[in-house]
Amino acid sequence: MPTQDQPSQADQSQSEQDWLAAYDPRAFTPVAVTVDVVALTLRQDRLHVLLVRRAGPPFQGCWALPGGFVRAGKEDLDQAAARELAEETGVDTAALRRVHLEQLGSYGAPARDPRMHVISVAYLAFAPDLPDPQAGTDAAAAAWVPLGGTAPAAGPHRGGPSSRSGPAGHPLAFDHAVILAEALDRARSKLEYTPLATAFLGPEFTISELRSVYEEIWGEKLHAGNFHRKVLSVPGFVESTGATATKAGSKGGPRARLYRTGDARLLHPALLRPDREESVR
Amino acid sequence: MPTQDQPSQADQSQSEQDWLAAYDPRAFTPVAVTVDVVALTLRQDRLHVLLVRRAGPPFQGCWALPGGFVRAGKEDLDQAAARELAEETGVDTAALRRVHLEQLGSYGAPARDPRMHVISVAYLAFAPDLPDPQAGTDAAAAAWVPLGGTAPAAGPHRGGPSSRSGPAGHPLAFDHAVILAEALDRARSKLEYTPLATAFLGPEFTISELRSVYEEIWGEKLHAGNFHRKVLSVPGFVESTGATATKAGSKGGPRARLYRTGDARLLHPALLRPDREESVR
DNA sequence: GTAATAGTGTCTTTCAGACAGTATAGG
DNA sequence: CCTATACTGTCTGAAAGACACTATTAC
Repeated sequence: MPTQDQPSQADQSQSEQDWLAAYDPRAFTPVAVTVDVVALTLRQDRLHVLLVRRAGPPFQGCWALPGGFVRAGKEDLDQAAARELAEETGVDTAALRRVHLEQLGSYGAPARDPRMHVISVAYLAFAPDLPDPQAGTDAAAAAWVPLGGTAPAAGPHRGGPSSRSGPAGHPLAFDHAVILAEALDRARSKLEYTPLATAFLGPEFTISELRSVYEEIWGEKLHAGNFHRKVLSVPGFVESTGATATKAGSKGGPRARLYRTGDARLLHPALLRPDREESVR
Repeated sequence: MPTQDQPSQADQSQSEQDWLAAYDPRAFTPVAVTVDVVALTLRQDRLHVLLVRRAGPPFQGCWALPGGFVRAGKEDLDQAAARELAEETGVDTAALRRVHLEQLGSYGAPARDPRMHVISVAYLAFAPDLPDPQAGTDAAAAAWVPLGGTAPAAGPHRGGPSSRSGPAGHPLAFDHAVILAEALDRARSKLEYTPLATAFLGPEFTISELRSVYEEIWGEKLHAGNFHRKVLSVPGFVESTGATATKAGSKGGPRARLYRTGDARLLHPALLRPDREESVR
């Protein structure tokens, strides 16, 4: 790999080897690296995020994003994120296959962790409705916690996990509230130009179910008729299975046709959000 | 595992303090964190990237992205990126003010650095035409190296820095070629929905100059008339200075009006790239 | 029956892109 | 003169959003 032409090939290889042999990794002030995962799912048409309750300090007892230290020398960042997601929640690797996982960004303020300088690489996951998680080794509890859409959902004084958590209740550990907020922004944006909304659904779904994904994550009602036509007009977004749902909705209506995810990776043209005025300026 | 989710408030603070006092950061296998900056600029209407030639191993003599280790406990990631950009290139902090800097992503394959597991947080910078850089302490040389737009520019066998470099010549150190490629993708995309193309220009510019930024980074000619109308129609993209360029182009034509950057942070509606077919599927 | 939904047709407005046309500068 | 450019006007087609309408199901 070190193809060189400046010093002679042999010279440079040799000196590089010498240097590597004398290299001491512990000479550097230590920095730790963690991965934290913002895993989103829909349960009963409500957006939920996966949180764990920290078993040990710092922030013991606080709710936090699932995550942990990267195993130095042993894994990629993507692998670490997948491992943490599996470990801390009991989601097995088969179910992980149906989960979309992508890097969100890195957070490295020196004081974000009281122990030492910890740099966290955040990941964003879109999951179909998964079983209730199992708490892993670092967590006293793990649960899908509802996010308030536009309006907070859970009351502030119940015993369950939805109270005292970040989204509807008390703040999250570290800077996880910031990470969660940026994850939600990213998620809302991803729905515009990718078909990832289908990652929240099962292998077969109706256009109405797909629409309710958009409505819950964007936090606004969409026009059913126009949405329907738009989805079918974007090449590769969904493809028909030919089948029809066995039951209609609880309020009646015709049985909807079923679709599965198409082969497009980008929506073209995109499915833009309704105008949020002159939002950011 | 130290369970517990209902110690009293005082208990918890106390045990957390004890734990912190006994905490030994060196217990972890060391991981290093670097920041690497993909700094882009336009010189004579050609896209250039800032590269340094590595003074020491590994990859001694190779061209690489400017960057370096994060100073543990002393700086944020953004600060580290700005510092490295300034240090390794002699760009002073005043000039840095006119540079757009944003996080691109993190790269952490265990073997990407032969020394140890090094996780690199990559940054993307858009700069106006800056003076030739000064090599910093870690670099034997630093230079703005032309990128081939769509077609590579520099011949492979000249003495200057543009040969034997990554973009037009030999591969870059580490996985920097991958980082550079993703940076260019991001840059092309950023021009669509943000006004950051103006970050490549001086405080006052003509619509034609702005168009040439788009053309060089997107690698395709744009329709002058339609581009002109589009830019002026997007609210907050540019605002008129009232002034007119003192000279016309070298090939004649009327003197163009001058504009400065507007106050929009997002272009709405966006300035979409001409159809690249069904690109990614 | 009523009410709510699935899916389609149509109209208006907006916008991108193609093209033409006028005025202004350099050679 | 000729040519290239700055900028504007106009047309066409694509697409979004509003609205209306039919057909089908749960209750």
